[in-house]
Amino acid sequence: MAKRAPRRTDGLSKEVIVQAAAAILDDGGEAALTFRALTARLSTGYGAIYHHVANKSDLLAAATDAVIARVMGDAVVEAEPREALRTVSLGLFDAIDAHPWVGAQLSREPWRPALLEVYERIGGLLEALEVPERALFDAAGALVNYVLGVAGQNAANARLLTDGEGDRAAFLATVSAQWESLAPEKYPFVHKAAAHLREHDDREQFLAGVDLFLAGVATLR
Amino acid sequence: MAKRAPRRTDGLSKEVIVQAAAAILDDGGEAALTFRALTARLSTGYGAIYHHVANKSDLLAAATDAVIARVMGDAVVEAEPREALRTVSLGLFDAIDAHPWVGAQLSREPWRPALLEVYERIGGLLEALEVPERALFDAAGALVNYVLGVAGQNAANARLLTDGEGDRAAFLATVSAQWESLAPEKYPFVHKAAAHLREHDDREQFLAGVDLFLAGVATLR
DNA sequence: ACCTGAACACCGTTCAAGT
DNA sequence: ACCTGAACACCGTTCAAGT
Repeated sequence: MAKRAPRRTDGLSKEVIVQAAAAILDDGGEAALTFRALTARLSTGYGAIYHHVANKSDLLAAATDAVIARVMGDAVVEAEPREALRTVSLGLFDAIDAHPWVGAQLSREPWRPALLEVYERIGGLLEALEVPERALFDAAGALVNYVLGVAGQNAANARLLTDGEGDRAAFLATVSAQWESLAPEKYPFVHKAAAHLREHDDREQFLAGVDLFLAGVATLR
Repeated sequence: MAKRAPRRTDGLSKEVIVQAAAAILDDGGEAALTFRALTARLSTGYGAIYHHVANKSDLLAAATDAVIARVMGDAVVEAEPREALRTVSLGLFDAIDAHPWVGAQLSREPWRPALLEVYERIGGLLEALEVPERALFDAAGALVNYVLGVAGQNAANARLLTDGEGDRAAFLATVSAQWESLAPEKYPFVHKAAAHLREHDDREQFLAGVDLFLAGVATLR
C-alpha cells in the first residue's frame, strides 16, 4: 500500500491554481477557500501551491485580477461614449454580482493592476464625453469608486443570501417590514422607502445612479 | 500562589467589551482583534466575553454601529440641504478614514441598523432638495452607496499604509511612477492621470464626487 | 447570573525530505 | 525544479467547573 497519494502527472501552474481557487470561491464563498480544500481539489500538497503562489492574499488578488481582466476583455466597444459607460459599468456590476468575493477583494485592495484597465476605459470614455480637463480625474475617480462601491455592497448582500439559507424576496421583505415598523415621525424617509425596497431592482437602481452621475458630469461642459 | 488571575471587581458589559474591541481595532487593525487580545485587555476569560456577545461578527458589527451612531449624532443640522449633505458625507468619510475597519465592516454588512440613520438623514435632505418622488429612492441609494463605497476604498488605502511601513507620499509616488511608465499609446488616460494622482487630496476628490452627484440630482427637478 | 481557562477543531504557513 | 505532508503557531468557540 502506497503511503503517499499518487503524484500529479500534469504540471501545476499559477494559472491552474488560480482557476481552482476561483471555482472554490464561486461554489462556497470566501470561507470555503482554504489551502486544505485547494490541495484536495488539485490532488497536491501545500508546498506545491506555495511554490507558485506567495500566500493566500496573492492567490485572492490573482483570482480577482483574472475576473476583472475577463470582464474588460469582453466589454464591447460602443460608438456612443455615454452608452459605453453604462455598458462597462453594468459589466463590472454583473461580474461582481456573479462572483461576490471579487467585490470584497476589490474593496480590500483598490490599487490592483486589474483596475488600471477599468480606469483607462472609464477615463477615456469620460474624455470622449468632453469632460473638461480640470474635472476629468475627479470624475473618473468618483465614477470608478461608485461602480466598485455599489457593486461591492451588492455583492455583500448576495453573499448574505448564499451563505444563509433565505432567498432574496424573503430577505427584502424582512428588512422592508423592519423599516416599515419604524415610527414615521422619527424616520419619515426610511418609512416611505420601505415599500420601494421590496420592489426595487438592484441592477436598475445601480444604473440610475450611473445616470445621475453622468447627468452631473454633463453640467460641467 | 494563586492559580487563577484575579477576578474583575467591576462587572463586564457589552458596551465595555465593544469599546475595548474598538480600541484594539484602532491600534492594530483588524488582524489585531482576537479573543485572546481582548481577554488580556479586559483581564477576563473567553466565556465572560461570549456571555455578552454572540461571536466575533456580532462584536465587529456592534463596534461599527457605535462609530456610525456617534458620527450621526455629532453631525450638525444645517439650514441649507446641499451644504448639510456635504457635511454629513464628509463626516462619514472622516470617521471611516479614522477607523478603517468600519469601512471594511460596512461593505461586509450593509444592512446594519446604524445605516438607518444614514439613509434617513441623506434621504430627508434630498427630499428637502425637492428631488421628485420617483427618483428619490434611487438617488438616496446611489448617494449612500457612493459615500460608503469611496470611504471604504479610502479606508483600504489607509489600512495598506498603516499595516505596512510606508508613508502616503511614498506610496502615491510609487503608484504614480508605475502609471507613468505605461505606454501612452495603450494607456493614454492613466498615463496622464499619474501626475494628478501624486498631488490629489482624497477628501477633496471625495467631495468633488458628491458635488457631481448633487449636480446630477439637480437636473431632475 | 456571571465568570474562568483548558480543550477542540479548525486555520495559514514552513520545511525537511522525497523525485 | 517541483512536489509531499507532518508539524508549528496561531485562530474562534465551547463547556465543565468555579463564585
